[in-house]
Amino acid sequence: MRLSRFPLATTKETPADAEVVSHQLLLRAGFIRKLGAGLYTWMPMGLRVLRRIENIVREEMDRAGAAELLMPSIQPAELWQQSGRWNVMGAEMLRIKDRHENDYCYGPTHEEVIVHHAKQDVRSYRQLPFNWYQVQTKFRDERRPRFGLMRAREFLMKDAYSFHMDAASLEDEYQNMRRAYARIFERIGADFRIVQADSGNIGGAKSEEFHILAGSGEDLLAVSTVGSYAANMEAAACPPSGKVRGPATQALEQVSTPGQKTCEQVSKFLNVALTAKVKLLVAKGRQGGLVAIALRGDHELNEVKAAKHPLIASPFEMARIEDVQAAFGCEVGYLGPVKCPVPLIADHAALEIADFVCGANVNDAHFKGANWERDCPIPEGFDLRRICEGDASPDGQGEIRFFRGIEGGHIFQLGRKYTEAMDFTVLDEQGQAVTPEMGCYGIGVSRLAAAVIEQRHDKDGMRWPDAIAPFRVLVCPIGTDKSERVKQAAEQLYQQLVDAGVDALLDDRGLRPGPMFADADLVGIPHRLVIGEKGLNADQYEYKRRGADKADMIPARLEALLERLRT
RNA sequence: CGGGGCGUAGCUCAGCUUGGUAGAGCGCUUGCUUCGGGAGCAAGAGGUCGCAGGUUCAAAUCCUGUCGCCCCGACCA
Repeated sequence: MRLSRFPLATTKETPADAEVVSHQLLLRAGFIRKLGAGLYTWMPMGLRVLRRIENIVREEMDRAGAAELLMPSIQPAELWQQSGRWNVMGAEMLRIKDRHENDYCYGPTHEEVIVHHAKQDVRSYRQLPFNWYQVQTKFRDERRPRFGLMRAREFLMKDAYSFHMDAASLEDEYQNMRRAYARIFERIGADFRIVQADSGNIGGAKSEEFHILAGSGEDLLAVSTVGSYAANMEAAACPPSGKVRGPATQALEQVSTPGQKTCEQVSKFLNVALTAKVKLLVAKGRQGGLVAIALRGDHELNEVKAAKHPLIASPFEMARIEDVQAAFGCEVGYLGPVKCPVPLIADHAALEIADFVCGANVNDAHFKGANWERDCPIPEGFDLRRICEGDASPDGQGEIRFFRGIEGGHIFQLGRKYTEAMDFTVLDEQGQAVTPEMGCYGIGVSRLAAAVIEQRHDKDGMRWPDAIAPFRVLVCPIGTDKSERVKQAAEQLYQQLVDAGVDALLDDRGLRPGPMFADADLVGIPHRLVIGEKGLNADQYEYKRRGADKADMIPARLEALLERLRT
C-alpha cells in the first residue's frame, strides 16, 4: 500500500475527551473516529488491526473445532420473552419497533437466537456436542460509555455457544475454549491472566475471565503471591479464616461517642483497632423490609456477594437512610448488632472477633466489650466482604495482591438455564428427551485492540506486535523531491517486499523526515526502513525496529531485510 | 439513573465576569527558502458561537428551555 493513497489523518495534539492512552493514541493516529457516545468508526488504518485480531480469533476458534455462523444483530422480542430476559435486561438493551409496531432489540448477546436455531436443526444426541460462534457487532446501551473502545456501546465481539449431553462434555469444551483463548491472547501479544469470575446476570455456574493487565483496567484482580489463585475482585472468596473466636473477657459497656459516626472516627476516639470493631450496613430485603449486614470495621461489603444472599434484594440496594433511622431509632452512625431490630446476617470475619466495639443503636453511643452469643445471638455467617490486599489467599497459599485488568474474554458454563427456558431438547440413545448443557464464550475483539495499546506503547505512540500490526514494514524514503535515486530505490524495495508477500507500506507522501518519522512512531508499524542518499552511497538501508533504541544499517538487499524480519 | 462540568474554525482552546468589530495555536491552500526527528517567511481559505425561545437599540456574552458530549458512582466483552 502506498501511503499517498491511503487515508491517514494524524494529529499532534491529544483530543481533550480522551482519558486513557489507548483512546488518545487511537484518535491521534487516526485509527478511529467518534460518531457519538460510545460509537466509533474504524478508519482504514485501524480496521486493519481489528481485522488481524479478528482473524487470529477466527483461526483459533476454527482450530478448536468451533463452526462460524452469523446471526442478525436485530432480534425479535419473542425470543427474549421466551427466555424470560425481555423484562430482566433493563435499559442496557436497546429496544426498537419496526413499522408493524413489533418489538425487537439490537442484540446485546445471542444466547436466545442460538438456542432458537439449535432447536430447529438439532434433534439427536448424535449431533452433540457442537460449538457455534460468530464475530459480530453488539450493542449495549451502557450507563456510561467511556475510555473509547474500552467501553463502547457498539463493539465487535466474538461469541461462541456450545451444547452438550452432559456436564462432563461441557467441562471438556470449556477447557478446550480456555486453551484456545490462551493461544489467542498469546498471539496478539497480550500479557494476560485468567481469573475466576462472577457470572453476573448471564447466569450459570463456572466462569473465568481473561484479563489483560494494565493500570488503566477497570477491574481489580485479586491474585495470590504464589500465583496459585486469581479472581476478579467481585468473585474473590473470603472464607472463614479458621481462627477460633476468643472468649469474652470484657463486660459490655456503653460509652459516649458524641459525633463519632464512622468506624475510623470511633476507632480513633476510643483508641481501639479498626479490626476490633463490628459495623452494620443495612440493605433492602428481597421480600421488602430491611436486612442488617455485620462486617468487621476495616472490611467493605461486596455487593455482588450480598445480592446472592436469599434475604437480600437482587440487584443489591442499600436501604434508604430514613427507613434505617425509623427501624433502629438512631442515626446510621451508631448501628450495632446488639438488639438489632431487623434480620441480621454477618460476614465470617465479623464473627471471629471477641470483645468488639460496635454502635449501641442509640445516638452518640457505642458499646465496648461486645461479644457474640453473650450480648446478641450469633447470626449466620456468610462470605459477604470484599477481599483485601494482604489477606491470606482463599486457597491457603500465599497472600493476596491486587492488579488492574481489562476484561478481554469471558468463558461460562451456563448449564441448562437457556436450553430449559427455551425448551430445547434432544433425544438420547434411549429415545428420551434430554435438555442439553450449554456453555458460552465471549471475546471483546474491538476492546482487545485498545487493551493491547494500553500494554504496548511509549511516549511516541503505539508499538504493535507483528501479528496484529496494521502493516508489517514501513518504507521511508528521505528527500524524494531531490533524489530520483532514493525515490526509485524505495519504489523498488517496496515492490520487492510486496512480491515477497510482506505486508509493506510505502510512505510516498514526500513529507520532510520529521513528520514522516513522527507518524511512523505514532502508528507503530513494527519494522521501519529508511532509504536516503547517505545509505545508498554505502549500498545500505537503515533498519529500525519500533521501540528499539537506535537504528542500524543493513545491506541494501531484500534477503538481508527478510532476515531481519525473521528475528 | 444520581452528582459535577463543557458545547466558539477540521483539531486544541481564549473571548463571556462588566452585552457593542469573531480571536490565537495547530492543521489546510499558494509562493519562496529549507530538508535525517512534527521548519521559516509571506499571502490566503475557513465559524448561522449546539439548538429554540426571551430580555435589549444591540446577545458568543444575560435569562429560560432543550439537545449533545465529557468526568465521578452501581454493570460488562
